[in-house]
Formats: sequence, C-alpha cells, structure tokens
Amino acid sequence: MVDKARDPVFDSVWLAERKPSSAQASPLSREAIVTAAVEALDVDGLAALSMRKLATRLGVAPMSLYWHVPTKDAVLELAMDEVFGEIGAPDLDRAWTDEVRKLMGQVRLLFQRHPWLPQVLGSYPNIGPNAVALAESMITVLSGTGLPVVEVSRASSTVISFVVGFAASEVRWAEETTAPRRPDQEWTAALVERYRERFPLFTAQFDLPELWEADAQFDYGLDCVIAGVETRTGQPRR
Amino acid sequence: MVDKARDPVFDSVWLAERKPSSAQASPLSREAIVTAAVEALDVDGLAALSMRKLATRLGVAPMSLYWHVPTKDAVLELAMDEVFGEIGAPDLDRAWTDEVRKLMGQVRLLFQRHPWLPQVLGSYPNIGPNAVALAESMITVLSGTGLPVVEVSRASSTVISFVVGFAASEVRWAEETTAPRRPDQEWTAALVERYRERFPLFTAQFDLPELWEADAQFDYGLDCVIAGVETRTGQPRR
DNA sequence: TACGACTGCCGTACACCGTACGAGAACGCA
DNA sequence: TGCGTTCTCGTACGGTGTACGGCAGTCGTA
Repeated sequence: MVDKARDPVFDSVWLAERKPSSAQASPLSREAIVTAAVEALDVDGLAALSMRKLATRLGVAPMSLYWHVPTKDAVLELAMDEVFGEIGAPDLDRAWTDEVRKLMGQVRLLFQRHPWLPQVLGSYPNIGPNAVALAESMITVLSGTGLPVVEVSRASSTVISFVVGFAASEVRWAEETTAPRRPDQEWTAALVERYRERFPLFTAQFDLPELWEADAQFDYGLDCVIAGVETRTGQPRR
Repeated sequence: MVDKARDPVFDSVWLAERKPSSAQASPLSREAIVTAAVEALDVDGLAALSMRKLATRLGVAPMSLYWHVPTKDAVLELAMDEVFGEIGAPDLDRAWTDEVRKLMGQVRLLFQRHPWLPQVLGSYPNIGPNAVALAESMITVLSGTGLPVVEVSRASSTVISFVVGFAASEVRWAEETTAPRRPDQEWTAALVERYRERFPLFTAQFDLPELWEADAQFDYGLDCVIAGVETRTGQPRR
C-alpha cells in the first residue's frame, strides 16, 4: 500500500474523480465493497483485513475489487467515512449544550461499535462527506453560542479533539482488557504491580471505583470542555 | 503481525518479562533497535518500516533482531514509548495552569516531530514507562488545583484527551498538505471546491486567515479546557 | 444483423512482508 | 578441554498488495 502514487497531486479517494458508473447493474459495486469491509473490520479487526479475504466474503476473485476501488487504502478511507454516516443531524431548536452532548455521545458510541476507527483515523485525513457533515453540524450547533465565527470554529475543533482523543484511548483500553484475554482484572493488576513504586499516583487511580465508570469519565470531560467554551461567551457561571 | 499470540494472557511488551541481559556487550541490543526504528519512522514513515529494512539499517541480518525483540509490534510499542521519553519533568513551583500548558505544548511538539505517532497510538495501549510518567506528571501538576483526587484524575484525562486528539488531527492534516505533493493551497482548494455548496460553514473556514494559525488554534483549545477545569475549582472567573 | 468499444471480472505473477526453525559461531566457566 | 549459554544468521513458508493482460458480456451504431 501507500506506493501506488499514481496521481502525484492528490491521493485521497475523496479528491479523485470517480470512474463513471455504467447503466448495467453489476453484482459488485463500490458500495457493496465498503459495506463488506466495515462488517469484516467490526468482526475481525484491521490487522485481519486483506483484499483477498474481502473478495472471498463477497464471493468474488480478489482482483475484481480493483475495478471499483483503486487501492486498499481507499477501501479504508471509504469505510471510515461510511461509519461516520451513522451520526444523525442536529436539532437546532434545542440548547447548544444539549445538542453538543448528544452529537458527541453519538461519536463516542461510534468508536465503540467500530474499534478499528482510531487506527485508520490515524492514517488518513478525515475528509469524507459524512465526516465533514459532522463538522458542519458542530459549527451550526455552536453558532448558538453567539460567539464570533472564528471562535465557533475553534470551539468546534476543541470539542471534537477532546471527544476523539477520549474515545480513541477508551477503545484501545477496552480492546486490550477484553478480547480473548483474561478478564481486565488480571491485566490491570499486572500493570499496577509493575508501576506501583515508580508511579504511585497513577497506579492509585485503579483503586478508585469511580474511575472505572467510563461513562462518568466521559461526561465529566465533556462537561468540562463545554464549561470552558461557556467561559468564552460570558454566559452562566455553572 | 498480531498473530504470534505466544502468551495467551499478556501481549504488550510492557507486561512480558524481559530476557535477562548478559554480561557480554553485543553489537545489537534492544535499545539500538528502538533508536534505529524511531529514526527510520521519522524519515520514512510507518508504512515504509519493515524488519528487513530495520536490520539493514543496523548492518545486521533480519532474523537477528528477533533475539532482542519478540515481534514487530513490540518494536512499535517500544518506539512509541521511547519518544514519550523526550518530555521533561514538571516544575511544581509554578502555577498549575502554566505547567499544564508547558507539558501539553511539549506533547504537541512531540507529535510534530514524530508524525507516525497517531498511527501507532491507535494500535497499542500507551502504557510504557515514559507515557505513564507523563500521566503521573499531569496528576501531580493538577493536584495543584485543590480538587479531590477523583476529579484530578478526570481532569487529567480530559486535558490529555484534548491534546492528543488535537495533535493527531493536526499531524494528519500536515502530512497530507505537505509531503511530495503540491503546496497545501492547491490541495485544500480542491477540497473546498468539492464541498462548497453542501457544507458552506465548513468550507467558509478556509477563507478565514485566523484559522490557518495552528498555534492559535491549539492555544485557544487548551485555554478553553483549562478554563473548564477552573470552573470545577471555584477559582477565578477568568 | 454485424461489429467495434466499453464494462466488468478474473488468472497469473512479482516483489515484499513477518517470522518459525534450526544450525552454528563466540564466549564464560568448569 | 569440554559444556552450556548467548547471540547471529540462512533458509523457507505462507501471506500480502496489486500490475498486467485476457476474456466474456453488453451496448450503440450502422
């Protein structure tokens, strides 16, 4: 992968012209490939996805995929944006704070449903139509703050950065402590034991039951960031 | 990769016992391998790193690496933690807000120096000693807020989530708009043109010169998050 | 009806990958 | 001297992404 380097200027799928689709309905299609890719990724993870397996899953020869898709990287970019399509449109009648919480909660769930997201998100720019639609939604919602446009953009980027960073870390952790491994207890116990003397504060966290509640962690952080945005608006103190 | 699955319980390098090192100084060593890996990653990126090339770079046969390192995944985990070692210790005499800004600024620069970080960060839990030391530092610094311990942990996770999310996104963008491609202008121009009608608010961002200043973006976001934490302490309004 | 162009699928092949396995070299210690 | 340990490496296997060219079917036009 990554080699092809056909078009020296652009190589994101989203900036390439798509081959004109024909009249005849073919069994295979870009959409079918992407759907199958998402399913495969959800079940077996990124490392297990190969073009051959993907073709098998579709009942087709490996090279057939390359008519509809230029490269494996493109499949991953498309799959990434595909899942961002699961996020709904905002309701502009509600308070911006509630709407931000709703949208960002959906993003967090998205990461949990598709634990391979952080990995591919780290590899390609997230500029597909569905991802951009989410950015557009956030800007729309945050316009409700009354902040100047520049600040709306910045606040939007701030909130999204937090949520993506949080969800990515959460998913990595979950992937490690569940899976065909021993229950999380044992895994973290080993970790804690190894670091106990060197990093007392860090390891002490694991003794606090409150800190095992991921939902509360997320809500606290999101509330924090929202409160931070509110300080920029001269609005209610808390 | 990912197969090996030797130890059914643990497979992060950090939770495995390391082979006892011998007296004789061998030319190759785990440390040398990791150093070379970081260099190679910085220069050529993650996709270009293979065990064979790494061995060549060290003037050694490919399989020789496997005496010091169990797997390629381990090399990447080690390389990831290695670079987190570049971050210094906090100064506890200064105001916690300043210290948070200093530490997190260093993290951002870390990502810029090592653009492959988001990719590997998405693939492995970040539990090496240097990464944990950073977490410990953050908790120490945020203890200066006077918040209860649970909230200190949560605030720490919040700030780090934001910074990592921001830096990861920034790096992805930079990787795409620089590199052996046309200047960023052209790339983003194509993007904007493609989305102009569908996502007017999103695309309008690119007309605002303020939003091209990445440093200001970062500072705004970090200030926001810090201000959010301050609202939890009942401290100065702004 | 005939025929060329185009669409879509696929068989083969190449270069490269991670790494299992076991042979052997170099060394410490008896 | 011999033996055990540490370390390096050659070979080989099964997998990968995908370039290339062939081929069947369909369509538009004459």
